[in-house]
Amino acid sequence: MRVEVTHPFDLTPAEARRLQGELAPRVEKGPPLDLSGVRYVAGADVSTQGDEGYATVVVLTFPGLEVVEVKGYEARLEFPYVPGLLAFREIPPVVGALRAIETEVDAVIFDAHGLAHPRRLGLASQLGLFLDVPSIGCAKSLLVGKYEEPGVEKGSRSELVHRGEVVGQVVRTRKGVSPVFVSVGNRIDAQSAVELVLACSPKYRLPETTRQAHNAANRLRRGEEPGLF
DNA sequence: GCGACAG
DNA sequence: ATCTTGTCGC
Repeated sequence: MRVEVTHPFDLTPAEARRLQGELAPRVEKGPPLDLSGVRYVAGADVSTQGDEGYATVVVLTFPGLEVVEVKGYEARLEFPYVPGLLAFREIPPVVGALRAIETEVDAVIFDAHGLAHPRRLGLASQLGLFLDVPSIGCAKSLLVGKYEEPGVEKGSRSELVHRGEVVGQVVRTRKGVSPVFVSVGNRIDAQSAVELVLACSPKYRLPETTRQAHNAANRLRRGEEPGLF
């Protein structure tokens, strides 16, 4: 898949934050995505051990959610983990795996936040700027913002608000489980983002894309076969 | 100054 | 994220 990296990553934390502020205005909060036209959805994840990163991207059919392609990419992590700057640590290896994908995907779901970020540019948005397809952020925990606990039923959701702005949706993908935080990455609207995440989570709390990418990344880290190359 | 803080 | 066994709960 095409990935056009448009800026350097060897920056200091201060420079990185300033760059995010300059890039944030470029994020596109639309248009809506017609799910009936979605054929393939991709998921990405990074497993780490020390300063070694093992990135994996998986492609699933939609709405069947069957794995049809898996690609991995290993690289040394040059940036430390700093809340709000995760993109500078994980984007490099993920780009390697994305570029190896041959399937023409219709959307990508990242295991991170998108607009629900202190400067409105979480990993899903920053990397989304390099892509020509819609990107979505689906995180397991909160980074910024406040919200009311969603109803206990599957599909219940509530707004995630940060500094007076709705930056995402807190979604209950399964009855009784802790909710996930869905936000626009780039080139898609909030409503479609939530619908796609729910459609990809028919059986577990996390989307199948995220689960499959996570499992493949762990296999890669342990030297096993990531599978389906 | 204090607390919060994706993966 | 990763380090780790058994264990509480539906």
